[in-house]
Amino acid sequence: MQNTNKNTNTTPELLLENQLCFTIYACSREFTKLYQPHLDKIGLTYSQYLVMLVLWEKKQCTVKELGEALFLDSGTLTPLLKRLQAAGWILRERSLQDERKVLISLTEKGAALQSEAACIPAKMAEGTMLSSDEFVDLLGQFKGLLGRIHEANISASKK
Amino acid sequence: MQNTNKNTNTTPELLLENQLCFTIYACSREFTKLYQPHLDKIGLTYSQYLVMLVLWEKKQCTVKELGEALFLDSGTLTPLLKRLQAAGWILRERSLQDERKVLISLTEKGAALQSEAACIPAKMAEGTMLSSDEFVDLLGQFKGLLGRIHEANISASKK
DNA sequence: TTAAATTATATTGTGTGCAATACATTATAA
DNA sequence: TTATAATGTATTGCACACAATATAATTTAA
Repeated sequence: MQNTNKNTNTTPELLLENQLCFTIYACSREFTKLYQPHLDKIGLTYSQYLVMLVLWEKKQCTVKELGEALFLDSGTLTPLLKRLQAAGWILRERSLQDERKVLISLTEKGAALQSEAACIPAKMAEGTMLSSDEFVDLLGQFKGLLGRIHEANISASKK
Repeated sequence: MQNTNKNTNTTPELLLENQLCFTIYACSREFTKLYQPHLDKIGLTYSQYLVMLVLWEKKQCTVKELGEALFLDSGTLTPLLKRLQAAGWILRERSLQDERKVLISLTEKGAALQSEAACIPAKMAEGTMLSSDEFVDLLGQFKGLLGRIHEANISASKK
């Protein structure tokens, strides 16, 4: 990408417009903003919606498994899960086999919420105006990037 | 993308693995994590680093201009800028022409910090192991997507 | 079969991120 | 010129995000 900035005092590597990370960061927040009006209707925040996506798939899992799926730690998940419990969407129960583990499962009400969320992906596709092919292509590329960065973080944490 | 999930109770649109937004969201947080050890050395958080990138380019701007560049609102920027001021990197002054505006500029110390940050982009390139071509390609794709979503949000807010 | 290491979750503190609101200033129009 | 609207920033409240720490349970190894 050509650097079209007039400023010659800053190296191109430090120009905001050349930051891949910033573009992704801004993209993520703008995407969340696009979801919000639809999530408001069913009473979920974006992070809560992600947790529910996992639970609609798996029915039951531990906090640790949720964290691995969503790349979130327990310090983020614990209060979030307590709010989902208070709203009546999920149950939190200690495992009888291993009392360190907290098992998360759906309530009837939480399972039923899936049908109300079913229309959201179509609304998002409409908003972004991506064709199916473009969507699949972008998803594949971003997953590849996510894998690389995740690996880089794992190897960095081992030092 | 082929849906390889065994679960047949969930529509593919609601599977976590098929969420473009989640992939970007996770990507963004993993990227921030990759920056952190390097930013720790110069005493900046990731968001503060982004503000400094803008100031190293523009030398002076208003809070509103910063928000437009970074897609952040004043509710996020004001406390962040106060911390940068407390650390001695920047100055915050009311405009004499229009007293609603707050002008942000670098201190000597803040300007000097740029040379310490200069090595960070290379460290990130090393961590992600992206070739120059791949980097440029991804940046272009993300910028295109960001533009689309930002437009979608603007038109949604007009309703 | 204890002691030590590992594992899993909770708690605390700092720093965003943003909607809603408030407030002051400037611009516009009747 | 005086309402009125628009603009720009600050404040408040809620929800993450994560590092550091604490606590408890399990595993392992001596």
